[in-house]
Amino acid sequence: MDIRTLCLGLLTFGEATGYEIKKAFQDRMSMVYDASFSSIYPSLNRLTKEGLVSCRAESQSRRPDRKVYSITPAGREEFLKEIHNAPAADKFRSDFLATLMFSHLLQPGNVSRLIDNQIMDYRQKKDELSQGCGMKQSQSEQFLCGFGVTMYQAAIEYLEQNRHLIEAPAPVRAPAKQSVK
Amino acid sequence: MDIRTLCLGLLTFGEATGYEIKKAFQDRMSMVYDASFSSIYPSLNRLTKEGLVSCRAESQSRRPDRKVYSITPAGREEFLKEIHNAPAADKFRSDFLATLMFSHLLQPGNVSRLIDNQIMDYRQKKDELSQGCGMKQSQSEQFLCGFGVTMYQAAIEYLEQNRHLIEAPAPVRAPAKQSVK
DNA sequence: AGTCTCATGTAAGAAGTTACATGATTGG
DNA sequence: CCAATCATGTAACTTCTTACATGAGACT
Repeated sequence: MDIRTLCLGLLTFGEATGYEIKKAFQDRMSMVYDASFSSIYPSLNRLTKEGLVSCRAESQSRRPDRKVYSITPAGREEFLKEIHNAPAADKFRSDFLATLMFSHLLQPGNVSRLIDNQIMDYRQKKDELSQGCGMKQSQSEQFLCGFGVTMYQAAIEYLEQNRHLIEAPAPVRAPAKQSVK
Repeated sequence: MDIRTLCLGLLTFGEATGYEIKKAFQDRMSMVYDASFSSIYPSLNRLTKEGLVSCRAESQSRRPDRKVYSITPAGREEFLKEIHNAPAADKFRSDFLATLMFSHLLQPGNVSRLIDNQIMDYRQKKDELSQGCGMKQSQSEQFLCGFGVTMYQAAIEYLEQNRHLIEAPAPVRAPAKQSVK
């Protein structure tokens, strides 16, 4: 799902400006998606051209016009079609885990520090999410929030319980020579 | 970490062709990263130009030259520098969860089907990973593999235990009007 | 007879990012 | 007085993907 579609989706909750949509991305979608102004504003312009949203400009003194976007019936239909498609597979990218793949090139102390930091990061993100969770209005948002908290918790526990596997490499009598294959 | 850097990293395990690197991505990195030939081949060419890898071409009859790449001392140094940087934050993208954010636009049956499918997907990926886990040679790989299995398991359990929250919306006396904010 | 593995690459395009451009108002 | 919030946008660039181009040998 691209940002254009997600903007359209956010507008099903009510009209909003680009600025507000950016906030919505941060407040309610940050767990699964994020977007910068530079993708949001062009998306909204394109959606307007396509007739999927309409735009009402409120002129303000000494500030750019406040452009309030609303979804049109055509937009609603388009978005409904979109969410009835089978969702694309989840994508997970982790530089942390990628780095650990090469822990044979790091000194034990560095591996430990890396893991410590990652656990702290996960903990912090989990806490932020937990806090936000309570304030969420809709069930879906609480559900998503809970999902995130659960995943962070699982990651933290796994790291804590298994870090010894890569921190103190078990002495091996006949060390297997590694190759790319 | 971009694909170019990851190619460099994979070459620390030993020399390899572009084709073999692609397989290495699939076999050992698929959980955290993936790459197509169209990013691997240009990356290797660029690394060669930069002097970070060297290339030995073996001509074969009726087949493109087999180009075997090895990391150079300069390449090793560059990669070491890279993995000593603090890793970028994990990125998680989920069309599934994004779709659930809009479950108010779906019929209950569709929500259920969506979740059923996602659980099946997660289960399958978890099983594939588990199977591969045993055959992994290095500790780091087993560690990564275990991480993946743990995360899939946590996701499955969360979905099973909390799906009712969005499948059967609790009847609300005064339904809160939603907005983007 | 058909599919999988081996083997390398280019071209075109999608999708997003960072940096740049501008500037008032509000709260600490 | 400094930072955050409000408010919109463009230009250049990065990075990766899909589709195209080519084709033999091995296995089922």
